[in-house]
Amino acid sequence: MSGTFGKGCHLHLIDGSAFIFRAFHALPPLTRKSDGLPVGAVSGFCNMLHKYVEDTRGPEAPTHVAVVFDKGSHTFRNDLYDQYKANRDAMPEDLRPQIPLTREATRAFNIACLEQEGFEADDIIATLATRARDAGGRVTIISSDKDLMQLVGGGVEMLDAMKNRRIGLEEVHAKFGVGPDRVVDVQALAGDSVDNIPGAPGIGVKTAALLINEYGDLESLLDRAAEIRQPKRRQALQEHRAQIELSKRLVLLDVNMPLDVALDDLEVCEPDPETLLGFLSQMEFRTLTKRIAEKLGAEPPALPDTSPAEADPDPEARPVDPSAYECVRDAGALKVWIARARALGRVAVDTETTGLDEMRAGLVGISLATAPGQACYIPLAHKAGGDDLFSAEAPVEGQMEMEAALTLLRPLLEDPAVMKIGQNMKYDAKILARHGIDIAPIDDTMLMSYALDAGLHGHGMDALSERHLSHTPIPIKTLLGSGKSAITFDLVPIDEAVKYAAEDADITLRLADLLKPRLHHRKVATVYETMERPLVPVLAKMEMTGVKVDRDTLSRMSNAFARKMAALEAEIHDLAGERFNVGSPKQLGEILFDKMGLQGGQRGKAGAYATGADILEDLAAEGHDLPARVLDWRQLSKLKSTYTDALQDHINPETGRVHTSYVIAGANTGRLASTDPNLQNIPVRSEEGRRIREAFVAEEGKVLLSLDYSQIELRILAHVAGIGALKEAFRQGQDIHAMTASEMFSVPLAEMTPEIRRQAKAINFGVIYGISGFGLARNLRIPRADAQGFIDRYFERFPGIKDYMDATIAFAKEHGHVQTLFGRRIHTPEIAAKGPRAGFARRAAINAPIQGTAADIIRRAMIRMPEAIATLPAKMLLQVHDELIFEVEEHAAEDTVAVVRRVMEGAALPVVRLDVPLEVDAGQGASWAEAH
DNA sequence: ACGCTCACG
DNA sequence: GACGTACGTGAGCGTA
Repeated sequence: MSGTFGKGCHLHLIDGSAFIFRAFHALPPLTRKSDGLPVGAVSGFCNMLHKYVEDTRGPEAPTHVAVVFDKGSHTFRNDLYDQYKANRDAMPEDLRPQIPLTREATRAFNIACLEQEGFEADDIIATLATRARDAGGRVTIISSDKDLMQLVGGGVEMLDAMKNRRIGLEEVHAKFGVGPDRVVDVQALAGDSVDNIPGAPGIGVKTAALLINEYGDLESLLDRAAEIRQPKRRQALQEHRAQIELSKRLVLLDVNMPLDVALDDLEVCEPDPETLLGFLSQMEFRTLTKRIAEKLGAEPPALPDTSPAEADPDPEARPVDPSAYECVRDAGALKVWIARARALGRVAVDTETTGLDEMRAGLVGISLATAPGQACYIPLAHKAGGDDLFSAEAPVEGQMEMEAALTLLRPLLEDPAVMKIGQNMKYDAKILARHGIDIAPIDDTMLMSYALDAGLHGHGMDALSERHLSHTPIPIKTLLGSGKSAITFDLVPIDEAVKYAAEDADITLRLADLLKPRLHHRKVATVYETMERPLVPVLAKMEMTGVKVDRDTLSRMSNAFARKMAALEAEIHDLAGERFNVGSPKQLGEILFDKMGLQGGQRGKAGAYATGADILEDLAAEGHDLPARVLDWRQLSKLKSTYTDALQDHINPETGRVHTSYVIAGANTGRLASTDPNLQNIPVRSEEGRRIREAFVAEEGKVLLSLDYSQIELRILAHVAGIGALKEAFRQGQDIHAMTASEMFSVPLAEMTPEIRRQAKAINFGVIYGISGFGLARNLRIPRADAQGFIDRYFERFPGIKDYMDATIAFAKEHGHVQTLFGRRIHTPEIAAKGPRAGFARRAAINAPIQGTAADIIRRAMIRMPEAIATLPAKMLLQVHDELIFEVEEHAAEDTVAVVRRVMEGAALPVVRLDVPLEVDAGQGASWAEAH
């Protein structure tokens, strides 16, 4: 049968995606024993493929066959209509990793596997079926999808493999009331809620077929719509003509798409037993491997031993032994390790440096681990630590030259086929980036732990090692000492460094083996893979870019603050009648409540008076000058010490910029935290403080852009709690706090006062925080009973909010965690506690899904940003929870705003379609003060 | 090392 | 009926 496809040939086209979904939904979840990878759909898919091959033997056997898949989610139909298939659910967590495996399975069966970016499987099927029919051959499409029925006829028929039912002209006519050539016309009119095809309102398949049969085809029908007697139908066709025509273009399959394969490439071939059985045994499908081996008359390969001891490595079985690690001192030894890593396809990596500031620390050595207990350390810049004048600071013998070692390591660390595993990889990625190495791809045990166990415990290596391996790593303090006498890692003797550093890589590898399979088991693999891991290179880049801070501006402000503080201090001492440390809450409390005898002194746990801003404000409001002056002094003191002074120390002398570091796995909710320095709490609320932002500037010829989500948490609340009134207000672009006030206090919007609006705003925020009468009362400074009255009225007016809160707490109690719309889990171990702790836990549980969903959304935007702005002269610099800061050449500012806004506003899609729009406000200027 | 205070979203 | 609370962070300072 070899040669050209033509008469006598019979092509089978299998709708692979339908196979997968059917297999997935029909079968109980099944995971690969050795590592927990979900493989249920792959198993079902292989079984179906095997059954298909067996069933189609004989005289009716196909001569040519292909399995056709969808690829990606964006096709030309999305360009025609952005709502196309928009109400589809996201792919289930368990199914996602199985998709590439089904392609592999198809190839293992030696069946052609077709997919093409930008087109649906249906288009590929349509194009091939048309070509085969035109060549005089027969075609069977193995699918029951009604969208393919337009292809039936002229030697093309369909086969519903499940029901073993043939679908020919008659069956199509029974379903659509017209022949295959008019199916698209009927579909265009009737629409389709599954694919979100609009169609004509009020017209279903029955009516559509009636109309098409009467007028011949869709175009004639639309042209002559005025003749239709029924007013409703006439109106529907006339008013929605464009929508109907669009629908037709959406359902019409492309029979002429460009394809890399020819029909002759699809000829049926016998599978290669070794390849097929190899794949099946790799998947650990025992029964199927055996069955197919028998059929092929081959020996079934040995399956890996998946006895519990192997599958769940016992940490005691192979104890961590620091004396067993190797010190790599020359190229020959290093090459052995590199080859080992290459062969295994993965390696744990850890860098040792002279400090914790990745922008300044020097690289001292690198450790690698390729298997539990199999690890090495490559010393590169160790120096003699003795106080002998001649030997101190001299390089130690027996180390590879840094550049030579990095030249050997670079291809491995950048090899796309070798997974590099680390603990807090952002750190190592930045160190290596400064040596020209772009480490990828990466896995990060800290982020695995965060995706799995946020809210349960910390994610540092020592904590993870204790918890999962019952092993205490060598504390770094034993090498470096602490306090003033601490040394840097380059001064640590090499044999000690080997034990410590190689142990870190060893532990990291063991942790990865333990944690990675759990990501699938616990359904957070997508969280890890889409919102944790890809953030690492994005943040590394932002941190290395840094933001320009003008030292002179800060210095001038510092001096001004110092002068004002000195004046205030003198005044305060005067009022007190004695000199004391204004910065000491203890001394201040004694002055206020003991010496001056003011009322309202509350002693805290430690016995000291509380002197927080709220207390001082109350006293000031009673007319006392001293607390009022102290408040002023404190504000200036804060601005000076934390900002104008400390920030100057953070300006990197080489770059002239400030390089913060973001903690990815710090905040339980998924938020980032910024440290060294914290650039997420630069003042903005007070006029005086806001001026500090004048020191954050753009380079010459550039501007800073600030884009922030407007009310993102309230919008998420409206969505998750399903509050119709709130959703509607956001859709209409109304003032949300005024709307709330109007609803609650029955005041028309036109008569709204700032005071009523302010109270409603406090309630709106209170809801996000897990409102309590006490908290609201304190915030609004009103009697507790009044606050409780507000809350009661709020719940009465928006009953969905109360339902949401109750449902969230019930969920937390049942599962021990809450989750965001994107599947991030935040554990709530204290939710069952008694006493005041229960209150904290409940409020945290209510807040976490909202704050966490907002955090997920901006993470998604950030991850997409580098590609989106790649062609623009723009750099992403900072993130402040709901705000992103960019630096861009002035001429491209407008374009950048448009691109960034589009990415931010669409960041939830396509996984989550919020019921409210996300809106982004933008500003620009020479400084952050102007841009915000 | 820890608690207080205060800066941000 | 009392408990004692708004959610999430980090930094600097004083006090132990």
